Amino acid sequence: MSDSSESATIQIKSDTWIAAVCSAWQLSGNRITEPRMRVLQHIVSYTTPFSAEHLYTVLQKEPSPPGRATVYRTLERLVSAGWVARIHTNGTEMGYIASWPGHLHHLICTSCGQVIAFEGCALEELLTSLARHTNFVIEEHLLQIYGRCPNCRNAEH
Amino acid sequence: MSDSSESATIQIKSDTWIAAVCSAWQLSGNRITEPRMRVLQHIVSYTTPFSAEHLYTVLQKEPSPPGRATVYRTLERLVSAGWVARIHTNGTEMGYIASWPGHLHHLICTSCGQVIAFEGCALEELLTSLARHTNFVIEEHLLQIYGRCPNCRNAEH
DNA sequence: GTCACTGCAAAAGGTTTGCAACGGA
DNA sequence: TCCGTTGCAAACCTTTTGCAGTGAC
Repeated sequence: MSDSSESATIQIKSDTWIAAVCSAWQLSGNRITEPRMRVLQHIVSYTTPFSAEHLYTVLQKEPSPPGRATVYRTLERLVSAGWVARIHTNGTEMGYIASWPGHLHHLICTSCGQVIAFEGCALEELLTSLARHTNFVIEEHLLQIYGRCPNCRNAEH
Repeated sequence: MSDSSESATIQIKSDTWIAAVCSAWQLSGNRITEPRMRVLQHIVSYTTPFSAEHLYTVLQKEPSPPGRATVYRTLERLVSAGWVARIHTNGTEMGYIASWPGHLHHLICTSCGQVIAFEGCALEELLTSLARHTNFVIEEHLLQIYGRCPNCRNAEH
């Protein structure tokens, strides 16, 4: 098997992720506030994609919860910088999951929702071929893979 | 270059597409109705992704237009059977474009929205590698490629 | 004649926005 | 102090739903 098709999975460690986000925020002039920290802490606690509205609802159960606008605006900011990835599902609602900036893709369990991030998508030849045939200049791509994780398959039997 | 990375682009011919959809509908027991035909005719007229609401709005400008529910339900039916593809954008709204049933992907111009469908995504090795590393059983994948078409690049200069 | 389909209108959901008050740096 | 951020509430937008009437086969 060629190196280009190897996949390296990426783990998200809660403390490291929060520290990295805060560090990046400070560098870019964003302020670290109480409401934002609450949002960050909840985002890393999810192991499966969550909706913005669900995140908001869960946060309301705690004392002095952030408002809806803050939750949405913070999420938007994180997505833009790559700290949170959007997961596209069949339904209307958009899914979110903690991630790292850079070129990552996601493998999603269609049963339990577990998400595994990986880098390396081996699309170079396809992109080259497409560019040649269509005369497009390729800028980026969206790749999400769906399957069933070991736990869910075992649970079936 | 290996065969697996070659890409074959797919064209949608209006008459052929409408005839094919009607034929498939009749085979599966769906009725061919006036409102549905209006929707089909408008769908093939789009060369770039359209939203459900936009399609509905445009249809309202004609005599005896179909209702909103009919537009949404017809679109849903077409997506399920693969005659229309969903295009995921950064925004909230979902994009739709005429397609063919089967394993197709789309190359989208980020400037004008032009969509080129192609088959063959050369992901076999990646999927095999991922399956081995994660123990997932891969079921399907979402791949959309974004770039700039020749026309838009020429227009820049 | 039957039953899938349609249109209407309302409801449901999710997301965005305006603005005055607040509070990190 | 300054200006980015917050919370509230309403607006906005897209999609779904219930139901009585319609029409394709």
